[in-house]
Amino acid sequence: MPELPEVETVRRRLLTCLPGLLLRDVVVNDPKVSDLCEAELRATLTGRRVTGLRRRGKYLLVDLGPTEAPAAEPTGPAAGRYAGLAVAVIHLRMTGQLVFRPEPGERPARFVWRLEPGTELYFQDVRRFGRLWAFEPAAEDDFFAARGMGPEPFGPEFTLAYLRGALAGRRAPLKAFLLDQRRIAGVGNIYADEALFRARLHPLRAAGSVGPREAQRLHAALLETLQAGIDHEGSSIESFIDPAGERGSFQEILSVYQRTGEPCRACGTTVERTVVGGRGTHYCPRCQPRRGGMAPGSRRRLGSVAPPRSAKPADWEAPGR
DNA sequence: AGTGGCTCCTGGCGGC
DNA sequence: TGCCGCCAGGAGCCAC
Repeated sequence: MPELPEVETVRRRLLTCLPGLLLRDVVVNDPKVSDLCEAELRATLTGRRVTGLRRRGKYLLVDLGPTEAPAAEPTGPAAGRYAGLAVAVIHLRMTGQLVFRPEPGERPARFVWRLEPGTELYFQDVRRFGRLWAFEPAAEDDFFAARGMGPEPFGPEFTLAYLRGALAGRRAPLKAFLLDQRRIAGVGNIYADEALFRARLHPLRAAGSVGPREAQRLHAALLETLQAGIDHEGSSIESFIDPAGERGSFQEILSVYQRTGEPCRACGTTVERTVVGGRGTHYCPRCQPRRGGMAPGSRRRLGSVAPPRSAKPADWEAPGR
């Protein structure tokens, strides 16, 4: 399922071929993909050239230049065209894929972008959770503000001090905290589980019980785990493929996610599964002990539970020391 | 305000 | 073999 590393992988791949192309037409096969109807999307987006690709959390943003060609269907009441620039925002949600060539036999794309010269970008999305928005650049801040988007993990705002402040006083489990896009943008189920493993923190620990050194481990683990995901071009679990149809490889080095019943790669203990906030949650009960955190009398030296060294994959490390 | 639960949606899977 | 019911999960929405 596309999280920050998967969306970043899509962005980077599209960056090699989309900018400069003219968006000639938008075809909507599934009206539920957008609050805007096909005519509105055409009026807003077509006749413009792709000028850039950005990412905000798990959202992919396609920047479009000023109109320079007639819209595909410039009639009707919906044809109020912006004079200036436009932004298309895409969220892949669970199964969304942007591909240049649909697989033979695949159901019709939820929407298609016809580009010049001679390219078509298909939005395939089996579970139909993905969404498309379109607006003027001036509306972008409101769009994300309305969603209360938290800081980008790789941005300047996501400091250790920020994380400690965000954790403070929260009774919610760490896992739920990490999935909350208002706290940190872009972390989903896979990378939350993997980051908690790397930080040696139990997913059910109350966020507010995390101590300073633990917060430091979590901060580092989040950045390292997300970066590893980007370096491996995402996790191809379920259905993630990039626009060229390539699969990522991060799933091959997962430590705990969907490894229930298998031995922990660090200590050999059986990986367990529980449900937190309605989400399947995977962890190693030995590497991620459920300690009392700040509770009186429960203070132990952090690091006293360092997992024994054992065989581990070449390009992945045991949870941070 | 913060938190938990429900909803959307479909392919895949287990059980009978 | 075939059918039914359940599950996964991101994020918006609602209730407490």
